[in-house]
Amino acid sequence: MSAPQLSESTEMYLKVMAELGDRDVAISRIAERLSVTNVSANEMMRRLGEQGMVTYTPYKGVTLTQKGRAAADNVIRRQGLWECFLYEHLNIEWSKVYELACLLEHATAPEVTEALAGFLGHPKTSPRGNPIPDENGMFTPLGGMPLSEVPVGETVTVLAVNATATDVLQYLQERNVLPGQKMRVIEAAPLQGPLTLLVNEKEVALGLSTAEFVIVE
Amino acid sequence: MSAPQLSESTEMYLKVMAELGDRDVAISRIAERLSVTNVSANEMMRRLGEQGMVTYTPYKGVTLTQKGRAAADNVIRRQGLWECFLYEHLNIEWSKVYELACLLEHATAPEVTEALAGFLGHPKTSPRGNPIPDENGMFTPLGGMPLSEVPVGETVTVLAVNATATDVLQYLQERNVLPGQKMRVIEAAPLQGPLTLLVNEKEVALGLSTAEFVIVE
DNA sequence: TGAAATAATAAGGTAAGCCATAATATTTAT
DNA sequence: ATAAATATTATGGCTTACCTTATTATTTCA
Repeated sequence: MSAPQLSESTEMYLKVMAELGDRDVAISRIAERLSVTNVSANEMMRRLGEQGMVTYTPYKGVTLTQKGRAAADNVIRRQGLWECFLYEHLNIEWSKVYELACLLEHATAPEVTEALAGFLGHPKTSPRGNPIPDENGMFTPLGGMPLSEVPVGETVTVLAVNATATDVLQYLQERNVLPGQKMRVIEAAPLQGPLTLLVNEKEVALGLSTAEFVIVE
Repeated sequence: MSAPQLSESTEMYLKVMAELGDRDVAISRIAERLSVTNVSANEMMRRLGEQGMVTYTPYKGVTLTQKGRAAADNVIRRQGLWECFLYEHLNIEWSKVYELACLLEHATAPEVTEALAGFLGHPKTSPRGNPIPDENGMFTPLGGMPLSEVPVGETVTVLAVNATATDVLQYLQERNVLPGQKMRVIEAAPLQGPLTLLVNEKEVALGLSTAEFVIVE
């Protein structure tokens, strides 16, 4: 039942896979999100395959096994709890919370995780709107859809922000693209171009790859 | 002014040196406390010497430079703050707090350190009774003396416990050898043998090497 | 003053996680 | 169907922080 102590690196790979959706994730996307080369990510996937954390079909992508999923959820739980603590109790800026929580999550013993959950009142979502798995790995899936798939003209409400890069989060924060915020898609530039949104009566431009990580409605 | 990001390993070496007293610390004691071989500790000391963190005189021991002292104080600050948080807010057992805080300290960004200090009300001492340096590295030195140097018959009060091994801390906790506790040294066995204490009317045996890390009066 | 104990150094090795470059395989899209 | 784009694998290398097993210095103490 307990975690056999995974390395920080392993935990990051697992978490990123879960964040990118758990089936057939392209290794190149993982590599990109972790800022490592494809070769390094490939190598790690092979190793995670050997450890039974993922199933890996060359050219198809990589999928978390049950074991891998459980490990990832555990990391995501620690991440979410620290995000809550940093945001609500230490008053750290929304855009910085992800990165700072990420540092802490790998250094958090099970005992601390559970005590922290109790201290926080067992929160169900992080400040970014993402569900926090409970101690058994259970959580209510988010639903909704990526903002990138919303047709022009629709008005939607942000459910969660799945972006992780601090500069992207800062961009979103400054423009009020935050959980709970209503907005309308007023234009989608051709050829995978950026979206234009109306947020609080202000226009906001958002690249498609960023909009993919804004979950709405 | 900011920390050039030291490795976890480097931080541990610096912290241990500060804990063992900051002049002419024998490398073998450092190695022992970190559970590494003398050869490894030696190698690391050479590297820390090159980085200007310590001055190292072969056969004499190792001494923190100003730079090294500042870095060590910074680590000790993070350590102490997390100890307070875990003990006072998460209600984690006294004997486990050191080890768990130690994990977190290396993953704590300056911004988090300062916000945590504010949240805790800028505590001056850790649950183990040790001073917590402020953001400028200032703190009131502890004073007192090791219990190992107290003459038989004296009654003293525990100021701080400098031990770090969880099993040792648990032994002390179970026998009430805790900051604030009064006790009398009723016997000192010959040949560097153990002390016998009277704590709350109960007899407690304590090895000399443990008593060295109990600071009293 | 030696011998014993302790400390330091030299040499060679391991493991994890990265990197780059080059070769090969598979998809995809024209 | 084939070229271009994308993925994968093979090599060889790097760094940090450990390890073990000698060998050599230095202290300390009888």
